[in-house]
Parts: sequence; C-alpha cells; structure tokens
Amino acid sequence: MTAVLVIEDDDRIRLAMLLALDDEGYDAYGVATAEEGLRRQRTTPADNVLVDLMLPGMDGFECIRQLRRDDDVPIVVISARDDTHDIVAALEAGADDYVVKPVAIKELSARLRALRRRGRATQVPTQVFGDLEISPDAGEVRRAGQPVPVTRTEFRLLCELAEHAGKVLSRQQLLQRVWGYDTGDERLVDVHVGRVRQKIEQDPANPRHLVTLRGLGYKLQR
Amino acid sequence: MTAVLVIEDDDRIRLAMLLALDDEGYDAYGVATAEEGLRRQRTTPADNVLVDLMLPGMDGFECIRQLRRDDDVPIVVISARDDTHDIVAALEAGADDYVVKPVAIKELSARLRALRRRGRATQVPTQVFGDLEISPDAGEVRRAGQPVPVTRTEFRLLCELAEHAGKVLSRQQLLQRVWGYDTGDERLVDVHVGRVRQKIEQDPANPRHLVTLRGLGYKLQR
DNA sequence: GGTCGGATGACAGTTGTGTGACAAAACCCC
DNA sequence: GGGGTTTTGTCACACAACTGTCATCCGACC
Repeated sequence: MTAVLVIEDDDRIRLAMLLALDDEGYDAYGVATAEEGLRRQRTTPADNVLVDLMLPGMDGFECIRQLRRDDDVPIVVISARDDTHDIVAALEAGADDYVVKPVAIKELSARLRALRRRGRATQVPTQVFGDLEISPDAGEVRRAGQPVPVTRTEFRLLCELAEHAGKVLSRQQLLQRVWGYDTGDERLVDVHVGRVRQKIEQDPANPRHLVTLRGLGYKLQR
Repeated sequence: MTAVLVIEDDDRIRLAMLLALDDEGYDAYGVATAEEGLRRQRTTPADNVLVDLMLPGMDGFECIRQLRRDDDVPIVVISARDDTHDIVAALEAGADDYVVKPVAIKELSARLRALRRRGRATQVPTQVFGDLEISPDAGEVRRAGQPVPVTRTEFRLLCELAEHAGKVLSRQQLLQRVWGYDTGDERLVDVHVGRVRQKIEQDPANPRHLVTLRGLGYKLQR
C-alpha cells in the first residue's frame, strides 16, 4: 500500500485529509509540524509527502528543502494561497506539485499517482568499480580496500555517477543532480571531476573509471 | 536548450505563450491541432509538451494518450476549465501536471523545471548491428566488443541512424536532426559519414552497415 | 565516355577539457 | 566567538580534439 505523510497544522483539515486518503486506499498518517514531519520521514519514510506551507515553527519551504536534502520522495504542496510567488518558490525549493485548498480528493489522488508513475531511483548498495568501492549509505569511498577521504560534494558527485554506472551524465544533469542548480557554470563540474580523479584514479591523467565523453559528459565505469 | 511544444488552437494564446516561454529561455514552438502536434513530436521531439484540452478534431485527452504511447516526454495540460473531472481524466490519460488558464509564466516555468528534474525513467536500449553496438545511454560505440572512440557529432549521427535502423535518412533530414540546421551544405554529412565509416566498418570502402543510397541518403543496417 | 553524386585528405579555426592559482565561504576546534 | 583549516567556486591559460570547408579524386549510372 502507498504510504502518505501529511504535514498540516490545522487538526480538522489534517484529519479530513487523512480520512479521505484512507478512503482512496492510501496508508495515510499525519503530523502537525515540519520538525515532526522530518523526523517521521527519516524514521519511517512515506511514498508521498503532502505539506502545508503555513506551519508553526519551521515553515513549509524550509521543510521541503530539508526533506529534499536526504530523500527523493515526491512532495506535493497543499496551500490555501493561490499565489504565483508561493507556487514558484515551493517548486524551486524542491516540491513536485502544488495544489490549492480546498482540495478535491480525487484530483489529489490522481496527482499523486501521476507523480509516482514518474518514478524514482532506489537506494544504491555498495558499488564496485574494479578496485574502487562506493558505499552511498556508509558515506565511504575505498580504493584497494583503503578509505579515500572525499569531500561531501565529491562524494555526491561520485554517488550520482555510480547510480548511473556506465551511463553518460551531462554536465547539466550533474549540476542539476549534485548541486541542485537548474542553471550555472558547467565548468564547475569539470573542476570537481578533476579533484575526484586525483583521489580515485591510479593515473589521474588517464582515468580508467571516471572518464570524459567529449561533448557529452562524464561517466563512471568498471 | 530545452525545447517545448505548445499544442493550443487559439492563435493569440499560443503566440503569447510562445513569446513568454521564449523569454524564459525555452526553445518554444507551437501547433494548432493535436494531429500536427503528434506529427511534430514524432519528427522533432520536444523536452516538454504543453497541451490544451479543447482542440478541434482530436481532443487533448486522446492527444495525451497518443503522445504517451511512444514517448515519455513530460506533458502539462493547460486548460481553461478548473474542473476536478477534467484534471483527473487528464492525469489518468498520462499527463504529468495540470495548470489552469490564465497561466503565470513563472509558475509554468517552475513546474516544467520540477517535472524535468524528476527526469525520464526510460532508457534507450543498446542497438546491435551485427558486430556493431550502439549504446546511446552509455555514449558508447563498440565493434566486436571493443569500444570505438567516436566524437560527439559522429555519435549523434550514429544514434540518429540507429534510431531509424533500416530506413533511409536524407542528408537534409540528418542535417536537421543531428546538427539542427534547417539549411546548410549537405556535403557536411558526407564528410562525417566518411569519418564514421573509418571507425566502424571493417572495410570502409565497402561499408556493410552504414550504406549509401545514391540520390537518397544513408541508412544503417544489420 | 561523360556527367553527376559521393568519398576523401588536408587544413585552419573553433570548441571542449584539464589544471593550477586564488578568494570566498563553510567548518571546526578550541 | 575567533582564528586556523578545509572546502568550494571562479577564472585564466594551455593544449588537444573536433568541426566544417574546400579542392580533388573516384566511381556509378545513363
């Protein structure tokens, strides 16, 4: 069953949504604050998160950003305000959809389905590329069994490449996935790739794993 | 640049959207009917499709279904009707988002970005032509299992030919699809075909895979 | 055998990539 | 909170790879 987390401070609205979602066949549960929602999502991740923008304490935007930081769950904003600025800000923060209250439950349900259909990547176990090991969960990179110290950015870059092992990722895609930039200087990627190479390649000038595909991007291979 | 196809029968609205999207940095082009949109998407696929629901001839729902049939492009419905039934039906048909006219361009842009971020799940399978393998995802070409270094242009050319395996593509079509030129010197294609042959054919003078059809163009065959 | 479309080698201009230096920002340990 | 350290992003330069053009040659087809 699909689990849905509802983050909404108004008890009556939250309860109504939970009931309606339940009726639609979802396994729905709710919390009243962003903080609690984040904790909940860390411990028992739901398949979808619905979040109100106006919350006591941490607001919805920040909540989205934090959710997004360590999870790729589809996030739908449920807001009373039908305001372009809010919508844009929420989507920029990392939300996937934005619907305005009051919400027709059928529509919400359909939107959730559409979002899930678009699908998502699963957790990656330790990946091995020859003498190179990348453990996304453990946050560790090893070469020939020896831990290699990498910075956070370098690590994310490696994970992203590892997740699509053998596939080219364009600088644009990497900027998007590693840095979250929709636009920006692609050379940034080059520089970090160079730094990663210094650490993981035996001969950084002739990379065997992290290779360049001229005009296309980079790829990590075995 | 991100290409956006707008399917909208009202000339004024379509034009306004195209201008606005253009301003936002999209490569936007529009058509007035579903049929034309489908044709266009088949020949020169956009990265996003915006479609109105009320169209003369084939309606928006059917258009979405057909688009969805052979493509995983993110589809956003732009409709004047803020009706739950329509929204649900459109999402069921395969749309990814639904916004109500009039549309704030910033919002639309943000939604498109959010959609693209979610990314395309489909992977292009490796195509095999005898001892020749072309992997669009991996950005790699192999002959007899050995990787063949090809340049970006050569790679695009090969992918384009591979996508239409067994079918002739005229120089004009190749110029259009690989280079994006609407006009230009067709000899350019010859030169690159020649270079590709040097790399992928056992006997470049007697090509077995990348063959010339005199007066017509080139085709890639098994 | 002439003509036209196609193949090819050379070349110069352009583009893409790697890298070292540096400043700003973030982080950490008192 | 403060000072040192690490990490990050920007920039400029150098170099290598790629691209498109052109002239010439070749071979198929009528």
